[in-house]
Amino acid sequence: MGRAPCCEKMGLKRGPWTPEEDKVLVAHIQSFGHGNWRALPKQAGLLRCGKSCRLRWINYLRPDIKRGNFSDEEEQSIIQLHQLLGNRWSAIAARLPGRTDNEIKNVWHTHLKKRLEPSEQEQHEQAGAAKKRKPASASAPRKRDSKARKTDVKATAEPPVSPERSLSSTVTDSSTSMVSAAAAEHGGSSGNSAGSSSVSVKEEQSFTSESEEFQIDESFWSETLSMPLDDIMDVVSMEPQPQETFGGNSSSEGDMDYWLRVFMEGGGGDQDVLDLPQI
DNA sequence: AAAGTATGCAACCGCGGCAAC
DNA sequence: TGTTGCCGCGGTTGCATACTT
Repeated sequence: MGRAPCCEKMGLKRGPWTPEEDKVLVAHIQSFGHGNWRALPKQAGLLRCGKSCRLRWINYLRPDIKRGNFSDEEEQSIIQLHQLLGNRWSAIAARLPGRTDNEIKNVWHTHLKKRLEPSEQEQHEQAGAAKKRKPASASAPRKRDSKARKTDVKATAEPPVSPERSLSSTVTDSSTSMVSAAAAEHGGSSGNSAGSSSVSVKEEQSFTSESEEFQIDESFWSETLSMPLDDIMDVVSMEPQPQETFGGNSSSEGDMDYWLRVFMEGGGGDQDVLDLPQI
């Protein structure tokens, strides 16, 4: 509801961007910023929809984009972050300066995913997954033509529930309470302060019963962005031990301890999730 | 050398979230 | 309180190139 049409396609150009278009877009954004993506193409004189402009800028034209191959460190970070965050490419990208979610997504699907052991994927598959965004169509392609594409070949090699999706959900089920606590500890300084505050409220409300303890609010992930990478890595690599991981010095230390305890006692140390493969 | 296949990347599509009205 | 409009995200697709037969 209330969603604007993807873009009024009438008269708008699609497909690859030309250098001229790039130039125009960059010049316009450098001059006027991109306060309103929808209005930007018109203002800049581009026959593109706002979405396309935004995508082009974010994924390609932004001055702080780091091009080129991913370093081993970056790849390992992606793998670890993916273990923790699942297919939250934007969240992962936020931890890798100069890298875009689209790029990371591509790298994952073309390189990193293949490194996972098949057995590992099976574990993740068995973990079962409830898709968050579109539960009813979690594993079903939204659209797909009948012709056998190469991606179809890839897809058939994968379980009906993709490993990362399962993994994502598993992580969500078992470890998010811990991460959430950590994220909350960091004050939710993701820049989306309104979202952060609402998250904490939501979480307090949603955890009113034992059965709901692990129903982490979707918006939690936005807070994860505010979490230093080191902390995330701590969480990822954490063995069931020291609670000082959260280094409590805030007023919510008690809550931290509580959620950590809940996590630990609830089998949250589920090694399926937190024991990362040695890369 | 040509045809077929696989791979990688850029871009598109459609949805959910959220603020403004 | 419901509706509208925009932004951002994740999944998917299209296409160029590399590789294999």
